[in-house]
Amino acid sequence: MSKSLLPLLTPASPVACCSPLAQEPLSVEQAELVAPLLKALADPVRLRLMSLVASRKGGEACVCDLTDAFDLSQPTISHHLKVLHETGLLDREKRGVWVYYRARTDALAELGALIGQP
Amino acid sequence: MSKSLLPLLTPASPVACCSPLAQEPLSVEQAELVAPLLKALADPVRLRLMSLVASRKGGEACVCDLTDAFDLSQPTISHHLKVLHETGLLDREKRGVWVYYRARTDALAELGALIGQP
DNA sequence: ATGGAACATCGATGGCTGTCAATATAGATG
DNA sequence: CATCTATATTGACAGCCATCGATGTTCCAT
Repeated sequence: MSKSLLPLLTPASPVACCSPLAQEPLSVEQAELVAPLLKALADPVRLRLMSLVASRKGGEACVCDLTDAFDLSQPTISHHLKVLHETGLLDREKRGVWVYYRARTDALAELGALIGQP
Repeated sequence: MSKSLLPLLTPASPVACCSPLAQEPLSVEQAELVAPLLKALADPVRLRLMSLVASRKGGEACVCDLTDAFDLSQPTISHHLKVLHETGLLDREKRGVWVYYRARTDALAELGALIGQP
């Protein structure tokens, strides 16, 4: 399996060719490292938030762009964004009054590759 | 995005070439369909269970093979296997006294592709 | 400075979930 | 039938989590 695991991608990681999940049993440490990332994504609102940010032209979106897409309070959206940010799936940058979030596509790619690739 | 989504894979689905997550915003329905699958995987024990089964030679394992790998009670392992089975990530087959679980690699592949592919 | 706008934090609450011990079921074996 | 073995189900409990309203913080404009 790739040694890096999302938080710190190695520049040229010796990526395995097939789903690491099926290649060899995941170690306890690996499982406890990956599970929180999946848990962060395992919510319909956060999934849509990630997708909204990632699919945005320019790859980033401010909170005001996101809040309108949901029938939820602003604190709730802020909470979900915090979860995604703290797990390393979203980058955050403050510009003036606005806060812009950017998807960590590298992290998503690594996660996706770990789950399964064709 | 692929129209099928795990439960019923279309034989020749017109798979999108790049991470659907970043391609266009996930719909509410899609998000609510995918999130439970991620939630099922978003637990260290279940992640290891999936990996143990998937990496097994022959692609299947009986419960007795799995229980030993954890410091958990048999009902707890049984519970986790049930969760994975009910979400469609594990197939189940009873043979005599033993129950064999088999990983749905097609489902894993679709999930992985949706999260992100290189 | 004063006010307002964008976003975050706090505290509370109802619901979900991982775990266990106890018990049930079902198949094999004597 | 009686018993043992493999697995599932049940009921209970503690801890986590999504959500909200209220409030705080930071920055811009007037």
